[in-house]
Amino acid sequence: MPAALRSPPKETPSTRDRLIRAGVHFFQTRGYHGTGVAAILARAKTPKGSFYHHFPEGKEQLAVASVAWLEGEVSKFLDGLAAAGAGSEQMIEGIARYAAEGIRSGERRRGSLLAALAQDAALDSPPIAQSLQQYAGAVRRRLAAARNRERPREDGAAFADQALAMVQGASVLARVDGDADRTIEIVAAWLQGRR
Amino acid sequence: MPAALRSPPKETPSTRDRLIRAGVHFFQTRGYHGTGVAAILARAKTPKGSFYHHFPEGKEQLAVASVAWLEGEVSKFLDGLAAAGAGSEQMIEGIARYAAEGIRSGERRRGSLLAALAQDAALDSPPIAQSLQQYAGAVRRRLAAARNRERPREDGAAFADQALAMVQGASVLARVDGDADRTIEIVAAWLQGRR
DNA sequence: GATTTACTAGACCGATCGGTCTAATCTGCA
DNA sequence: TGCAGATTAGACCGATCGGTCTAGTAAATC
Repeated sequence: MPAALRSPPKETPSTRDRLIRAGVHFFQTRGYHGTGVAAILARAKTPKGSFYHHFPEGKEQLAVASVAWLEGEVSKFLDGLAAAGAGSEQMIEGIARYAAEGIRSGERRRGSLLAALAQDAALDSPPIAQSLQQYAGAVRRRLAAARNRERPREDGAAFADQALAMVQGASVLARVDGDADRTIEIVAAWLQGRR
Repeated sequence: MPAALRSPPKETPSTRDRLIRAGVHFFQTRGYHGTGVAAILARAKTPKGSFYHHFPEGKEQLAVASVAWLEGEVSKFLDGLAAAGAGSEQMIEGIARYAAEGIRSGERRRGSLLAALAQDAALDSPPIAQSLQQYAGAVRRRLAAARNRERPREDGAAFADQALAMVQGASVLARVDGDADRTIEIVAAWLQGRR
């Protein structure tokens, strides 16, 4: 009997988690095809056997898990903000900061996982495409809900679309310019212009 | 004496051009690392020897040339619009349509070349990074100039940044949703909201 | 303490990667 | 026509790709 069924959702914390974090890092930084399994293993300090034990379907499965993991993180983050009474604009600023994070941490510059995988993996891999849709949907829903709460007469969904697009686009431009702070600047200017 | 120097900028039209167009297509569609040289050759109907004759530095050089080529196309397009008296908003709509083009042409869905290469090549390749900066700069300059002409009291550069970010982000979301028209919709809604 | 199952470990594999190289062919000029 | 350089053609190369497989270790259950 497989352990996953026998014991409750204990979900081994260590190895699998390290692999996912390494996956998120590299997929954000160099895209799907630009990331080799070897690099992931090196960063996660894990031999190949463990990787294919936890992700029998290989790299594609890790990508899906990485998106799902990030979706969970961002969702928790947004829900926390909402619970603290933050408005839709603060949520967007939060996301922009989240997207720009890490530039001063000594890590190499990362980009948006959504943008990266949408560009170079979604077309070939239905599972990845679906996980991206779900991720985008989760963020959009939360933004739209917050917006509708504030301004019931406006179209919260359209606002969420624009906001998400703005963050993605700003993060692309930030990468082009090699300056992660531009993500925040551009998004802030956009919010400013709406008032 | 090399032909490129002997004859005036004759610039062999056929093979080199086919390679660049194939490069643009694939880099837009599957990113840099997702695109194999073999696929480019097949699409351009060109053997390897010709490819490495025209691009001795290989795939990276082709990517740079592809960005430069697209920069030229988009610049001509925008200059044409400007000459015809189009305003900054029409220019953006034009770019959005340009970015969304091709979905009904039977071709597989493309994304933004800028976003794709920024995500999965710019970090490893300074030449590509530089060509992307130049491309983004060329578009930004034209948008900002047009905007400044219309509304001298506003910050045309900030407008251009937002516009470019919006188009890039909208094209990413369009890819996630598998619906190229969303690019146009989101950008249009953004313009609408500014009025 | 024995057995069973989860997990780690890494040698190994064929396929494909980007790139090189030599030879053939085409093309324009004398 | 003959020659020189531009271009085409594709066999070939080592490196790396993602993935498989067998063996060994750790840990939970009886």
